[in-house]
Amino acid sequence: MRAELAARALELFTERGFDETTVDDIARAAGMSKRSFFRYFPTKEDALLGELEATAERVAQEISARPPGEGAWECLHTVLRAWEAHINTQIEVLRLIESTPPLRARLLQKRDEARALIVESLTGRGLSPLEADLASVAAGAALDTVAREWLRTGGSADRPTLTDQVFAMLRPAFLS
Amino acid sequence: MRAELAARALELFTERGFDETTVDDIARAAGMSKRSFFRYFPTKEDALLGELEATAERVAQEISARPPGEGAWECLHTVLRAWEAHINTQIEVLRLIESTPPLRARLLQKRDEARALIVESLTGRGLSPLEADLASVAAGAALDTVAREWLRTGGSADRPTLTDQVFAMLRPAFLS
DNA sequence: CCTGAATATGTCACCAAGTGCCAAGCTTGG
DNA sequence: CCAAGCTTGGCACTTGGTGACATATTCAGG
Repeated sequence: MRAELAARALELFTERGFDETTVDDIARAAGMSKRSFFRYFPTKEDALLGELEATAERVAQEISARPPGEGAWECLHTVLRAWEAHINTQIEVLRLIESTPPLRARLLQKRDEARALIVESLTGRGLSPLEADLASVAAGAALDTVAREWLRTGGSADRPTLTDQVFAMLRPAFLS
Repeated sequence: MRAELAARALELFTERGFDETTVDDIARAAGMSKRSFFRYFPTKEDALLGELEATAERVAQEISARPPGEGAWECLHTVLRAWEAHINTQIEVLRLIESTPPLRARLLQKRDEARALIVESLTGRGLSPLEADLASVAAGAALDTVAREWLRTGGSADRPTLTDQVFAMLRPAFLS
């Protein structure tokens, strides 16, 4: 059901635009009522961005589960490299988000909530609040840069390689 | 008028909460109608965050006006250090934003628009799109970290010093 | 096969944010 | 004094989002 709604939403958003699509349109296209839509997604934007918090939790868990001796930046790099493809999905969706302010805003908000989770995991690994904050925000910045650079290349760049490059370029000097 | 509305909005938000305050309340408190409120601010959130795009433009201009030989990171550091106090204002406002998701979301969105402006200034200084993107996103991350750390200390830390520390810690390795 | 509880859905009424439209007021310069 | 122009208020409207209640569907146990 969620998947059905998400699929219809993507269709309608791409062909008609986000603002020109009403929640009722999406719901009806999926064969249900507006009220039921809001039982699957808390906001209209989440029809596209709904899986993010779930992956955020898994990312935070994986970070906590890593060997304690590992450096924080390597840890973030490794875990996020594995999830990058799952966060920055199809180019169509990325383009839509990039060109639609409300979607972009909601994405940033969810990224920020994810960041808060990751901060917890990092402080659990012994970092100070400032360090954890700094590391998490840098990692988020890295992913964002990867997504935009990938968009700039029209989707032709190799994302894992790009991720490695960006993480290397952005590595904070103070992290082990 | 804008200032009057902003002041009333801050009062009402702090004493009653953001969600519990209606735009009509703010407008009436400032002696005008809801319709006129929206002639001064495009959204309810902007009653608190309205000055940001103006300072973003000035920041971008100052970056463009800096000596061309200067390193990009020093440039960002210098300009943003000067504006930091103007971006992260009173602790009351910061706390309110931090504890109110819609305000936080709108702030992130505006920060992102500001980032886009700064990217233009940086590419004008000879950086590649990827580099400019990376530098701007790192600088935004730095300011964000400063604000949160300052909040953590309850407003007692020295912000310029903190800004210097964070910019030093986050300096991307690849920038001159 | 029946029944009763849990869960999913629809309908309706409602609130608040935001916008377009038009009429009325106020301010200017001539 | 008057006319052009900007500011404001009021009104109607759309849409996102929520609460309440009724109905349908599912599914377990007797």
